[in-house]
Amino acid sequence: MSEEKSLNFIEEIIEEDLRTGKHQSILTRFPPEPNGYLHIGHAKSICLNFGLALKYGGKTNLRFDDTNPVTEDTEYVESIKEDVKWLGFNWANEFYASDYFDQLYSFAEQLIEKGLAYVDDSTSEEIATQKGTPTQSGVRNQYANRTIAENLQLFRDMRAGKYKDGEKVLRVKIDMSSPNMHMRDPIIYRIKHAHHHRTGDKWCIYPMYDFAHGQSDSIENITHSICTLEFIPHRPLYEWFIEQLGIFPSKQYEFARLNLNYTVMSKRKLLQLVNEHHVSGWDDPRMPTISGLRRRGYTPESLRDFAERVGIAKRENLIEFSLLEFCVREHLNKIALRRMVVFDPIKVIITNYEEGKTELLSSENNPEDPNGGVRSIPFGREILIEQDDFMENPPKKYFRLAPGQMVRLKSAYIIQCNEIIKNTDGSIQALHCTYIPESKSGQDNSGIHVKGTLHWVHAPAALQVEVREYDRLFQVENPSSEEGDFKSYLNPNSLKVVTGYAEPSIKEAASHDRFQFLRKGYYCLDKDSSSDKLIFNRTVTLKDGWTKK
RNA sequence: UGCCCGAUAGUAUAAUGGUAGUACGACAGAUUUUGGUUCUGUUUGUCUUGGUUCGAAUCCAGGUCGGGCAACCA
Repeated sequence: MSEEKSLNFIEEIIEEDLRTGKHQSILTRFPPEPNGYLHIGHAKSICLNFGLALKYGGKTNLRFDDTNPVTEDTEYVESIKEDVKWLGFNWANEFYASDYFDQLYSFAEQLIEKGLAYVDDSTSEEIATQKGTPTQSGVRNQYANRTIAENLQLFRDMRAGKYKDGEKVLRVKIDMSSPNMHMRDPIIYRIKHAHHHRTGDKWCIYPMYDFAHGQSDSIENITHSICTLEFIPHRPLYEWFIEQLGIFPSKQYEFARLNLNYTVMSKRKLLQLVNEHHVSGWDDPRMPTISGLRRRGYTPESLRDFAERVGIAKRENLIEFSLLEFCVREHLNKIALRRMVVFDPIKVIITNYEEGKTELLSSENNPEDPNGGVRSIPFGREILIEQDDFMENPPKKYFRLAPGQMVRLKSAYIIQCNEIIKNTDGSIQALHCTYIPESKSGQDNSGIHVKGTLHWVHAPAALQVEVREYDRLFQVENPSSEEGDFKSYLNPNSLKVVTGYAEPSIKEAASHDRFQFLRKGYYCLDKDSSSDKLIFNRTVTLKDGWTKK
């Protein structure tokens, strides 16, 4: 029967909560800050949050955590929505933390009235100093002694715009000697005379993350609020606010964020790569952003599969890029249209093939897909093959073309190499071959068996296309853990632009198509293409069991 | 030298006191009109020292190592 798939620790918690009746159904949320594009680490979180809801019959909200107007922008809101949709998920509600600003403000007044919050006039430096260090407790300053009435008035004045940025903050009174730095009277409101992408100029004070996130979860009745490990020390604060305010007890659970080798996974670093033009933009196909991977040719299915395979746990991890490549190859192998493209051509003249004659041969679009149909390919006397596929002095077990050796041309004939025509400088100008007429693909009665099959294109019909070949963005496994500037570890050869000579059917390529260029890799049309110049991105190479040897 | 989190093959992730398993990678072979795919096989692991127990990856204690925490960021 079906072998039980083991649960991750969050699924265990949810099943327990459902079993005990703590919750009738679950509600999760994906809470990005709209200050950058989503990356594959977010994809893991999206798949987790939406996947859990799907699995247990619950729902997921998309909530923009937009409490810092100076870094946030609607451009990011739009890209985030597009990415989540593209990944294949539908949110129950589109919310914004800024939807709750009135409510959060009133929560703050409630805390003041309970004597749990006070307005502090100190500078940020003073506050930092007074906070102490992890090994030394902090001290509370004189502002903590203000009366409730005074605090209320001051806070209202802050809201009314009577003070400049940084002049005052609202803090909550907890414990200046807590071993948890986040509990040492954290700031919950600060003054920022800044235009907000949604609330405009309505506010000049904005809540801090800790005062917005948990309450937003609570307002929405989020049952399981899932975030990454670095928020563990925030959890006591998260619970403290909910407790003091007496609101719905959402619970926070933390898992380890995704790290991928040979790249970086922080919005700050990715933004730097974009701003300093090390890449062409957030959707540069070398970027680990969802938009970059999309442009590169990754499919939503492959990303979801990847998220599933990396698993959910609490230990730090650095996932191998090869796993992502495995996932995309596995999907693309099933759906990609096979086409033949020669990258580094050498001319082959089939001396016993009638001059001027062309015939149309048929080839399957995808041998993995019986319903994939066929296409026709012109064949004639002059064809192009890959230089790699010929060797004048081949080593043992070289199955390709060599003097006297025979190979199959995919979906065409078996040919034999008879003569090498060289230029005066010794380079090869062309290969003279003969074909075996009885060996035509599909009706071969030549009785000849060859080990090698080559891709090729009919020289007069070949269509030149631009192909962008990508390699890892960084030269080291974990750029963030290296000495110095992470950008000094960028791979200078992460993009190589080459010309391909493609079979004519490539003209019909559409942007949603996925191709396998036979024996090369998987490719997709880039958005920079025009009708007279097709540009392809290499998503990933085919696994190569030969050149490695 | 405060507090918190963590440690299982190269990389991830299971085993919830009872045979350490799976995937990716690597290696080898079979099949193949893609040196792809598919199939088969091989390889490699419980951080350490004690303790509890008939029995410990699992529970307890000490240690080691890794990560996090002192933004008016999220």
